[in-house]
Amino acid sequence: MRILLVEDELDLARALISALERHDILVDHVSTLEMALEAVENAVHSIAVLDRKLPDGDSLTIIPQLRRAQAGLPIIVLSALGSPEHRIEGLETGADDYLAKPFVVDELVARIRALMRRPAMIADMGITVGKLTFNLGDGTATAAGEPMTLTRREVLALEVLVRRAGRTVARSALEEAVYGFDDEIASNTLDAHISRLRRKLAPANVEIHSIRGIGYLLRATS
Amino acid sequence: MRILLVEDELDLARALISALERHDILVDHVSTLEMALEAVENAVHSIAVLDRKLPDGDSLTIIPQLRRAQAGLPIIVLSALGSPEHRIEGLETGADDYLAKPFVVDELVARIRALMRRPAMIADMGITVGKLTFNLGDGTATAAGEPMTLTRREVLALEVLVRRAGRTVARSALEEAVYGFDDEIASNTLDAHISRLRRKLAPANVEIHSIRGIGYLLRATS
DNA sequence: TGGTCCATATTGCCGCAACATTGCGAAACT
DNA sequence: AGTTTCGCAATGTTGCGGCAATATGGACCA
Repeated sequence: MRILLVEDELDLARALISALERHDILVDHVSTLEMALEAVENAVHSIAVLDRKLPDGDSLTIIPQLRRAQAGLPIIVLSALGSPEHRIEGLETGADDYLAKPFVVDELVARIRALMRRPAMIADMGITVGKLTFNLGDGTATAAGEPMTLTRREVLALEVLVRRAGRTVARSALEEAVYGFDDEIASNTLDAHISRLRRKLAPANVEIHSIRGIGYLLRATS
Repeated sequence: MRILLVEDELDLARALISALERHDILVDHVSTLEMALEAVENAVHSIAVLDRKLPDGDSLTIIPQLRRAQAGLPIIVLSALGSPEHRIEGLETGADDYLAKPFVVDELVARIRALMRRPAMIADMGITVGKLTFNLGDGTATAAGEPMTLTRREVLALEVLVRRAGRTVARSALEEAVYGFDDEIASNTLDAHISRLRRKLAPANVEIHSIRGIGYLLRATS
């Protein structure tokens, strides 16, 4: 097993590396967000362990990018910010686990083991469904080669649907994606967006099924 | 999603239940280890949340039994014993997460979500009977490779039947699974659902026997 | 063996809640 | 000011799921 450790305090990093290697866990160590993103490009790591506070920013901000680079990558965040609010923030952002400093090294090992107890990730579905291509980088899309104009809300919704193409997306997940965690929605506005997306997606041979009581599912027209 | 909460402090239990249900998580609540083991027999729950200290013992001791009854059941342990040693002990025993009291309810919700998000868990949890494969992660099923459309009630019933394939499932267990512990049913509606399931399952070489006076049993057609 | 009882099977009906669609007006951007 | 976006609600549509009427079949007893 090879993990990516992103930690800027060198003493702590060294301690962690030697402890982890004593448990037969290989460690690649970098110390900035930028280097972390670069390292993940090769997708060779089974887990990423991020210190939250790094020289070039809060590591929570790059979790989406890490996930985009390697779908399903398990992520553990280490932080001195251990209040429940901080922990929730970390988990909601997509971390699989959040460990407050100070911690005992063996606990980190145990949590890595807990995350690894499951088999590896699912291959990335890609960004093409039917005649639709969706660019995760800038949120643009083309239908059969023709660029399509999408509003902001539509982009947000479509991104989630495309990422999970062929699998159902819970209505609540869509709401979270389109609005914030905070913002609430008090009508069927989401349905309206879906409706308009459907019309725009029709030329791309892509349809959005509704799963009654659950949410929606995007797939190529059969 | 339906979870099993094992907690003997009634005030805390009530608070958790109302918070979880506000997040659309169904909760079945029991207060002893014995009742927990009994509840898991029916294999109805997606996650078990255990208070560590219970009237009839330390809940860590029954984790292996829970796992035996339902392979892959994710388990979260709540405990006032929050030292690193205790946490490690919990994780090593097989808990997927260990949350120290006192905690903010939203953190528990976030951790439940994090556990359910695990893609690997979904891959882990496919069950095959005859030509039927049932995906415990998202409640979808395929018959001989063809995806089948199931209604919500059908999914709930089929999940239990598949989990206990080859063993009889008490009628009462099915009612619990499809409706709540509380909700009652005043007609033969369950039978109707079974009937419709049978028709859908026929192409998958799977049949549902009725065990007169007891319940049902699902198995591959011989 | 034949009859009766009762649990289960099957099917259609239909209310109601979830979802779809569209127009309108307010707000936000240019 | 003009344009676009978006939230909202009114209205239309769909289909789940509860119920009950009727059918089937096994169990038990005489």
